[in-house]
Amino acid sequence: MTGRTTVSRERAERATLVDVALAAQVSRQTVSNVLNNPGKVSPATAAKVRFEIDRLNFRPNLAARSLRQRKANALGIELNATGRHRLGNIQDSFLVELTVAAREQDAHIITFAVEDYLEPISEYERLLATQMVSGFVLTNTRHDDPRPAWLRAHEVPFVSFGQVWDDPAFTAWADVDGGSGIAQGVRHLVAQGYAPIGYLGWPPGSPVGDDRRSGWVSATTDLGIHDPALQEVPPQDLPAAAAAVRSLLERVGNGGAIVCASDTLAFIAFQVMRDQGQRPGTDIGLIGFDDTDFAQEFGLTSVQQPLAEIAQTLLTYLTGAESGAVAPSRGVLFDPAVIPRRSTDHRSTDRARPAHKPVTTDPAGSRTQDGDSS
Amino acid sequence: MTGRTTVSRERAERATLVDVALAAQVSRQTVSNVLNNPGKVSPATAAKVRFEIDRLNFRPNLAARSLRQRKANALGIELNATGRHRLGNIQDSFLVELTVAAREQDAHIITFAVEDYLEPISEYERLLATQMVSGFVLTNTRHDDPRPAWLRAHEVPFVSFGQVWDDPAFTAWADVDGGSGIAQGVRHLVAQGYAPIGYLGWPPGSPVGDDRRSGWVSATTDLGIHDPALQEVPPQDLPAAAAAVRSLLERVGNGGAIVCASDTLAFIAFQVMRDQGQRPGTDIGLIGFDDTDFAQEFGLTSVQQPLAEIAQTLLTYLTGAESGAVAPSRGVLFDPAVIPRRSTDHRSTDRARPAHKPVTTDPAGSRTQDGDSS
DNA sequence: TTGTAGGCGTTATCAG
DNA sequence: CTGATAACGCCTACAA
Repeated sequence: MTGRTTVSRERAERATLVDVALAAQVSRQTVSNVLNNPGKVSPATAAKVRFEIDRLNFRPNLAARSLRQRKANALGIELNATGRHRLGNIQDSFLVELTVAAREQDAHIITFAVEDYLEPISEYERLLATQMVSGFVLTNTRHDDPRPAWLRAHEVPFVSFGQVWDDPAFTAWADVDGGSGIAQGVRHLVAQGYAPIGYLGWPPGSPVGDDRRSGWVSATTDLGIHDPALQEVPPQDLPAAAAAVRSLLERVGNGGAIVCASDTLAFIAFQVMRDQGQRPGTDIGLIGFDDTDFAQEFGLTSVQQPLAEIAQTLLTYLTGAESGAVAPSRGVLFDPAVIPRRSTDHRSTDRARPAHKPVTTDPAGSRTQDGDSS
Repeated sequence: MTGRTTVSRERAERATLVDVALAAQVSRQTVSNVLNNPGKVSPATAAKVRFEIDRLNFRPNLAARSLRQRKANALGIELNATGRHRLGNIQDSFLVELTVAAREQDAHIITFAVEDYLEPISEYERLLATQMVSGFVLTNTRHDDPRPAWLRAHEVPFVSFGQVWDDPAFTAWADVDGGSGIAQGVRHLVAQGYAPIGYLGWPPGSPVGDDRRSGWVSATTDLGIHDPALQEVPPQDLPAAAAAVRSLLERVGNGGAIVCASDTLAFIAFQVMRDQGQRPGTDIGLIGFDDTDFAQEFGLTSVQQPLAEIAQTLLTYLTGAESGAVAPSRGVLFDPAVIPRRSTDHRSTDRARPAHKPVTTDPAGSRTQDGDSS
């Protein structure tokens, strides 16, 4: 019995490792082994210990474990606080998937924000120094991103959702193959009978945008239907974008379709079409990217990123690093999937009519319940 | 010198309290006091200690502190993993604000998800038992919510974004005054010259929905322009909603306006209007609720919730509870604000035209930077 | 296979 | 106001 006898145990204190050891009539070491080194203890005693663990509802104190092991059991993720959430920003869904994946690896996710977007390191350093986290999950990586270099220099474990551009030697990243997603969209449209297929994207220069556009180029070229004139890459300005869309719609014409680099762009097209009395799907096919809520709500076919898979993969790198498993020899690109909806349904009237069957069917909705559509 | 001499300090270890004490030639206790009990130490030594703290870049190990104090320095927040994010769900923005507010109180936010929506307690219990968190921030409270009662019974600190319905004695919650928000919307529309003012909402029965509808009733009644016939509360079904909207638009007529219980509903109206060749703003005014990205993007006037303020207030309850400050005698309702955009601008053509001046101005955009509009 | 001893870095208690 | 002593609960040697 330790000095605990002096401290009166008031209401509902938690059982500790010692309590379990006492109850199971073994040393506290054995209990620890049952948890961390199963195999180093005989099945008989292990069973006895487990029984007591359950009976006493013992849970290892993670603060103590963290202190002893000199490493936290949590990962940090920087939230983009530099603006309200932007359309199609899948960061939020990713966070959910990351949280779920972390749970499976007995890790936790700690959110944080940096004050100065250009000087994020101090916050990373603080979290590490205080032993709140043992590593990080990066998102929104960019060119001249100071984070990867700093983390590597300090031997901090981290992974990245999004390619780490400046450091080819770093391979623990995963990203979505945007080009493939757009290409799938093109093929889906062609299979649905639309032609020709135009492209609506962003101005050249951004890696993501260029990647997506390349998917349109390659897919249409493969199919022998490439026409360089059928694209628009307007600046970030609604009126200008709307004008570009109007022009593109005209060139594509009824029976044709447009793949867009984002749901936002697709919705601009959506609006413009309705202005002109054209029916998305019926008259002209339309595909967005990111499968946002709005796409689901309004029947826009969209390209969906496999966020759960990505989150799981990334965390495997992070926790597996200890167990010998290391990151792959190069970053991984995940294939997104086209979620078909009314906007690529030729026969759809896209009008108020009861959704008979697959019209509103949504594969992603399988996890949905609850009804507050706020 | 402790037994540390036996352990060779390899690369870049962090300075500990002892290191600082040694350097400042005081006891480690004094260093601890400088941090936690300022005032119990003389200014002279305090300065000396602080100097060494800075010089050695000392940061208290939070795991050790947590262990010693038997309380974590983090709060848990349950993410809704029961479906992809829904339109207008402001949970994500709230999380960002919460993270920022927590930073100011030297706390951290830990996300988690529950496997079974109806049986969430076990996860709350686990987080508490492992001392990962010392309290919780509840969201999406509902009737027959098992969480508040359980947390109270176990004397776990928690606050709630959203009223806790089942327990009038619990007052540490904050919510948005939806009725006031809608009422403000009505007054804004009237001030802009629109009449009459219709309402588009959800079927009766939900507290949030009923609250918002009441704002329309009271505001129009106050202004002497109430007409019970000018409302629609369609079910959650796009075609049905569209039909209802068409009917409502007809009754309201050109020059009138509609306040909506959500941006989603507003967008349905948006679409229907364009189908019929009506211009939002120019012909009929339109206001949404939640100020989502889409509202910002497409010029929809919307009611914005003061999430930052709410997050700060809630965390004050939680951390202030120790310092004597307790929750108020009753929950707090925050007033949202109308963010005017083109959809309530009579003179707007809502057409492709260069955004001369305030057309795209967005108060919320002041914190925006970066340009990936994905 | 099991038990013993010690310390991770911090703060609380109590004596000077 | 300062300094010594004792835990917080766990894990990692090492010895039996």
